[in-house]
Amino acid sequence: MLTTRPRGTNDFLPGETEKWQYLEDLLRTVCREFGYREIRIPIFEHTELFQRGVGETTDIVSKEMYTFFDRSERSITLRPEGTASTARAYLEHKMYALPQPTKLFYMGPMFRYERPQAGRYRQFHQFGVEAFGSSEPAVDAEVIGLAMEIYRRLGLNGLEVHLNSVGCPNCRKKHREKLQEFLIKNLNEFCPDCRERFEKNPLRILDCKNAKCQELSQGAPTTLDCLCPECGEHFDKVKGYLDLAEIKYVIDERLVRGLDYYTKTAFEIIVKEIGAQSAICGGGRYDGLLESLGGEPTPGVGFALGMERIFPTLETQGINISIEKPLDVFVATLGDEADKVGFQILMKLRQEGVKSEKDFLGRSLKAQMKHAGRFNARITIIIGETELSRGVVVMRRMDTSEQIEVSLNDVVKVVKENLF
RNA sequence: GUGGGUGUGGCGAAGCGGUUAACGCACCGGAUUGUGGCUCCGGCACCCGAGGGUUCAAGUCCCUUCACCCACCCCA
Repeated sequence: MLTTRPRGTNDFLPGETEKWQYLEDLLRTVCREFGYREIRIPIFEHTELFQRGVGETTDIVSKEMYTFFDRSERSITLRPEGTASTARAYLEHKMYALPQPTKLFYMGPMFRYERPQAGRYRQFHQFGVEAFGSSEPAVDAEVIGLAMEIYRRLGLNGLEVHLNSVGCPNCRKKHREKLQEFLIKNLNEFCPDCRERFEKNPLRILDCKNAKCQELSQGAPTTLDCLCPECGEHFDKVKGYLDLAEIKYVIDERLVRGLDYYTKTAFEIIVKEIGAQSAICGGGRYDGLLESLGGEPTPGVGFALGMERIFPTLETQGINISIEKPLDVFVATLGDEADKVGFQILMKLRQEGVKSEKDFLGRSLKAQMKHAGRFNARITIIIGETELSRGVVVMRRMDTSEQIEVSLNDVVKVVKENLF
C-alpha cells in the first residue's frame, strides 16, 4: 500500500517532534556537562563491522540485520546499534592520539528486523555514550551516573539500576564450565528452550521465566562467583564510586548482556511502565572490542538507551515535556488591500522574532477571530478598510478583549512592547 | 519465528445477517451586513483494514492477507 509505512517504522508528527526536540536538547546538555562530545556515524556500515563487533552468534547479527549488497557488490548493513561504529570511528580517526579518555555520544536511528511491539520497533532511536581509553572503574560509574542524570532531569521516578559483572574472558570461561557442570545434573527437567541454551548460552538459563527452570537453577554459580581477583576488585570499585555518587543500585547476578563485546561491568536501567520492554537503558564495559576490530587493546565503557521507550514512561508518570508555545500575534484582515498590508506586517513581526500567523484560506473575519482564539494568540491585529484609510490598525488583547488603535507605522514596535 | 487479542469517519465509540451505518469530540460554515473563547443551527463514512467466498440479503458468517496490541524470544 502506497499510503502505509513499512512495518515497525514510525512517523513522528508535529506535537511529538517537539517532545523529541526537548529530549535531544536535554541529552546534548547533559553530555556537554559531563564532557561527552557528539559524533555522527553513518547509518550503514560494512556488514563485517557488526559481525566482528557485535558477534556472529548474537540474535542481532544472526537474524535481525538489514543487510544488502550495494551496486558494487559490497555487503552493507543498516546499523543495528551504535557502539561498533563509534569504536570503528575511534580507530579510523586515531582518536587514541587525543588526550584520553575519549568521551563520545551519538543519537539517531537504528534498524533491527524484529517483530514490533510496544517499545520495540524496526527503526528505533538510540542515544548512547562511549568512553574509550580508560579501564578505571570511575568511568563505569560516571557513565551510569550520566544515564541516571538524564532520567533525573526528565523527572522520572522508580528507576532501578541493575548491576552485575560478567568478568573478563577468563572469568567467563571458568563460569561457563562451572555452570554447565551444575546444570547438567538436571538438564532433562529444564524447558526445551533452556536445554537449547545449555550449549549456546547457558547464562540465559538463569533468567528463564519458567518457574520450574527458576527453581532448578537456584544456587547455580554466578558470574560474580567466578571473577578473577582483578575483575573482582574492579567490580568493588565500581560499586564504591556509585556509592560516592549516591546512585542506588541492586546487584543482579542474573543480568547478562546479549552482545558479545561486554566484559566486567554490565548494567541495565529498568522501569516498569512499558510492559515487557522494561530495559530502558543498557550498557557496560567492553575492553575487548577495539582489539577485536583490529586496533590496539583499548578499554571502553558505555551504554545505549532507547529513546522511544522514554515517552511512554513519561506519559504514565504524568510528565509533560512539550515545548509548544502559544502564538504571539494573529493578523486578521478584511479585504484585499488590508490583506496585503497584513502580510507585510506579518513578515516584519517575524523578522523581529515574534511568533505570528495569519489566515490563508480567505476566511471571514469572524472565522479569523475564531482561529486566533484557537491558536491561543495573545494579540490579534485587525486590519479593515476603514482603519487602513486612516493609517491605523486595531490591536486586540485576547485575554482582556481590550482594543486600541495603533498607527500603521508603529504596529511592530507597539506589539513588541505589549508582548514583553 | 511461535501463541493469543483487535481492526467501523481525523479521534473515541454503537451496530453482531435485512430499508438512507447511531452518538460524542474534532473540523468546516452560519445565527442581519467588520471581531474569538459560551449557546444554537447546519455540513462532514458511494461505506465498515484489504482481497475472496457463503447467502435472496453481510460491517455483521467463513477463508486468506495486512496492520496494530499482548505474551514468548530478544533487546534499547
